[in-house]
Amino acid sequence: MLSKKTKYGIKALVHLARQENRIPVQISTISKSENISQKFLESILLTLKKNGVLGSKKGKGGGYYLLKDPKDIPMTNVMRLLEGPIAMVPCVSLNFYEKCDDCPDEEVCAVNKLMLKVRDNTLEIFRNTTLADLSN
Amino acid sequence: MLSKKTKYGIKALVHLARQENRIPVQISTISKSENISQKFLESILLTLKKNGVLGSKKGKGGGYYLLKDPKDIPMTNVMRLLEGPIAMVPCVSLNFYEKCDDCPDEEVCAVNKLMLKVRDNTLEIFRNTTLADLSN
DNA sequence: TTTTACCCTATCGATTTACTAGAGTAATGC
DNA sequence: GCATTACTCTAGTAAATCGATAGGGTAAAA
Repeated sequence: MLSKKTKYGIKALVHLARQENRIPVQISTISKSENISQKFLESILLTLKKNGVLGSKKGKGGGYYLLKDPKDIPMTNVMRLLEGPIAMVPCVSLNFYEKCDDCPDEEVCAVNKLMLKVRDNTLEIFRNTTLADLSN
Repeated sequence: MLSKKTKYGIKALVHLARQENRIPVQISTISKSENISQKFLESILLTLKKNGVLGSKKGKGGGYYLLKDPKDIPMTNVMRLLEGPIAMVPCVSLNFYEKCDDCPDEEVCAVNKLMLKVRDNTLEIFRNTTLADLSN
């Protein structure tokens, strides 16, 4: 299940991508427009900023804005930041790999085999979908 | 993240599918061989039985066995029983559809658009993968 | 009639999730 | 300067879920 954190994060990013210009958008504006708890959204935008997706401007007329062109922001990037691993099990994860402690041999593990296929496919989608694709 | 329930369930099913004949296999046997808590496994096999995937035989020489040929058991079936919805958000789920209460219009929702693609792809994999495919 | 092994209910600690509270700090415009 | 605005950060918390455990009940086979 997709977490609300990721869901809200994507919605906020799309909101910013749909903005005509690069003028900073206040948290409260996004919060109201997308029906997201302001404080919760605050923490989400903060992690997006810390990881180089967003920039922010303080003071009057401040807010958050995209640092890159929406077409240069693949969803793999966003998903990994907000949701974490794309794989459904750590033993098939590229960026968050972990060995299963109960599994003697990954080579013959059916779960591994199945989830590897799913990960490859999902990854492909996230790689080939940018923020721009979602903003039309 | 895939739940242990599903993970264990798949492993148990594969164990049964790899069995030469259709002789019932005891829970304790599967439990030891696959490193799964016996009591936990018990509840998993029970739901698989209740939903027509497994049969059971009581008393001495009893145990669980597959009711169908492994090649006739698609993973969609197994996944929905154990893991629940295949979609990452309820608003793109086929069997567990639910409207998002915060989303005014699914047609323009970026999350919906993205997760629909993921679901279609994942579903395709689960549909085209049977227990037999995982048991080789 | 005893043993085996499935069947069922209840509980529980740990973790995660979604969110809230509240104080602090930097920048902007007047 | 200085008040205002709006981002920054730390904690905490209610609720839900997960993974597992405990323990007794019951059906069927030998």
